[in-house]
Amino acid sequence: MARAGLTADRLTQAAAELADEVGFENVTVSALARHFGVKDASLYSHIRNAHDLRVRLAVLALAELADRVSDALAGRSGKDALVAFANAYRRYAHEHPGRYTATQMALDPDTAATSAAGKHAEMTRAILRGYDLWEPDQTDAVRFLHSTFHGYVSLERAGAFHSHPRGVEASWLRALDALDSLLRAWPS
Amino acid sequence: MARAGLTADRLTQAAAELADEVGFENVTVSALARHFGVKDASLYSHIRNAHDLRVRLAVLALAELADRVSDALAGRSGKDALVAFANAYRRYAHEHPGRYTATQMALDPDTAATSAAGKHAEMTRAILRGYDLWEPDQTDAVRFLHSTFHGYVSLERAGAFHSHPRGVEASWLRALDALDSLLRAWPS
DNA sequence: TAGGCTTGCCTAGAGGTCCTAGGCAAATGA
DNA sequence: TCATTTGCCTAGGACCTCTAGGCAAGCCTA
Repeated sequence: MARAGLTADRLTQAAAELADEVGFENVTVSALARHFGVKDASLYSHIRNAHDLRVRLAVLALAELADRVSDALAGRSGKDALVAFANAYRRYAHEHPGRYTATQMALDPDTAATSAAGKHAEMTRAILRGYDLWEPDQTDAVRFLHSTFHGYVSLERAGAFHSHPRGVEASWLRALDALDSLLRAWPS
Repeated sequence: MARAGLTADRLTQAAAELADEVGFENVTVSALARHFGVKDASLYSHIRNAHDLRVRLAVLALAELADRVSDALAGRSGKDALVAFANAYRRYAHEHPGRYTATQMALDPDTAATSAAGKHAEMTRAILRGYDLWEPDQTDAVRFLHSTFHGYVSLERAGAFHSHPRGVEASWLRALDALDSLLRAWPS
């Protein structure tokens, strides 16, 4: 029998695709094994357990998201940067729902430090260079921005905005306007 | 043998307590059956399946949260109302993490309409009475508020704010100030 | 190129969760 | 009191997780 050539990285990559297809919570060791035409026991020499697999997936997604956002941010500042960041963030969540869900996993502090999780805050901070904000307002604003982006995207995906006819797109644009004017006049 | 006296409501209530103890994702039919000293098959005459159980839990949590928030809102307006709403929302999430997670479940439109999910938007709208906002700005603002509250609370719980020493409490208060001033001068 | 070593995927199997079908006994009420 | 309903049971299948141990493919070294 030819070997399937599994590695932790290939498994993680396949898990990411699987997540987007069937949802993060359905990313299972057996499903992944089926995908490679392999017995599920075979995966346990590459990943420790199902949780480990999901953590790897989360780390992958965080890195991808950070890349996207970082690209979007390049060469922009002020409201331009804010809008580019926000749209890149939201687009990633829509294009890769399973991966995006993965980014919300609670990682242990060690993994979080190693992963791109910290890069997010750093990049959000980069947006603020176009505004006149200094510590500790900067941290407060970073948390505010992150909260609003994540909150909007996750409520949108959960269908929380379907009850009202007002377009989700229009509200999003207004939210970005609101954030911009808020950052311009951050209450101190 | 004496009967355990199970009903869908008792199961849902117990599931809610279980969720807060062990996390929403660990609310399982078998765990619930163990809690009542009963075989898991016995629960299936009261609930359709595991998903049905979680939906009932979500509906319960949505109703509880709506009650809390509604109480907090009583007799207040303007920033007072905003702060009371936000704090009640956040407190519920902290006191009942499992239930709060349940409120984020994607409910089918039918269930969502019947449940208290719609009541949230309505109550958030009540906050805005103290501010000078009319449609469609009102809907945009409701979505914005909801996003920020949910985003903040869920990132906080996921540990996303631990990387920085700045107090989570302080940032929260500043976020409320920011929302207040944003609503006062909602960009149109 | 023959031997040994490492490593990848295997089989076997235990334990957990979800759920259905069908049975018996407790509660209800005529 | 006896029939009906209702509640919890046993049995069992399907799927997921994970461990232990085995065999053979591919890699080294001589």
